[in-house]
Amino acid sequence: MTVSLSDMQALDLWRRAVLAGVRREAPDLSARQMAVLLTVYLTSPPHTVRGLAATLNVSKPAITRALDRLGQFEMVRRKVDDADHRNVLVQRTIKGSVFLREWGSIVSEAATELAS
Amino acid sequence: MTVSLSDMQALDLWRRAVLAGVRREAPDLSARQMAVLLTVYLTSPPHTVRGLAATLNVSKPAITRALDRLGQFEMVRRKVDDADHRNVLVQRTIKGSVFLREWGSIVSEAATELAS
DNA sequence: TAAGAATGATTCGGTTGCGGAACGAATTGG
DNA sequence: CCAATTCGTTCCGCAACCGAATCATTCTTA
Repeated sequence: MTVSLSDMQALDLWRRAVLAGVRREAPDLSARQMAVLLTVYLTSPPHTVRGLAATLNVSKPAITRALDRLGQFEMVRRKVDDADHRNVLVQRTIKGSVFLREWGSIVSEAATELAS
Repeated sequence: MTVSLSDMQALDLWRRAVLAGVRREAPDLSARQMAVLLTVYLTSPPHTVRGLAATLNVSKPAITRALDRLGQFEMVRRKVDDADHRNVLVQRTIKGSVFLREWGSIVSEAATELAS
């Protein structure tokens, strides 16, 4: 089944979800941090700093900083690659899964609230 | 017609849209700023600082700052209320409309790309 | 094994955002 | 009139973030 959304519905969906996010007392992530987190959890590993930088079209320091922040929240973990010690592999954590699960449910609830 | 989205689909939708937003060369707004912008454009006027603060569950200075920023981008305009000169009415602009129209189309395209 | 390339972390100066307190302007009520 | 209230803004100290340049470590290759 394909999901079809008019531009207006899409905007309203976005509004409801962002509003829910702003209101709630949760770690407040920047768009970049959110993009990193979602990419790590929703696309197939391995994820390296360099790879994420390329995917997001952003500098490596930006990724490093985002990982620092996400690491503080224990939403991701860094692991040096055994095969190539220069690489840092970004791994998922329980807290990260929980956070995204909640976020997914917020967004999908916002979708059901949409007027047609 | 009701829009139904599984949590997983919702997350993936969010990922695609956030990714598109991070990649593109556009003013990058914080979640709060985006929430203000969307509220002003998608809910019925009038919009005051106090009202927005209440809606977003955020302090008034926070709204003032968001309006300053959105004003720099000319996505929103301030107008003192003729009836009560203490009030500031937040008004829409062409640039704001264009920006949100584009964003709506990004999100709705992300929705159509969703695997079922 | 020595030189060079690749990778991620760190530092630097500057910008932006935050919460909270205090403020000035406008309105209302006694 | 004048005090009290309402509304938005400004100020303050602080934390996070930015891009650019540089650094340390590790791998590759000649």
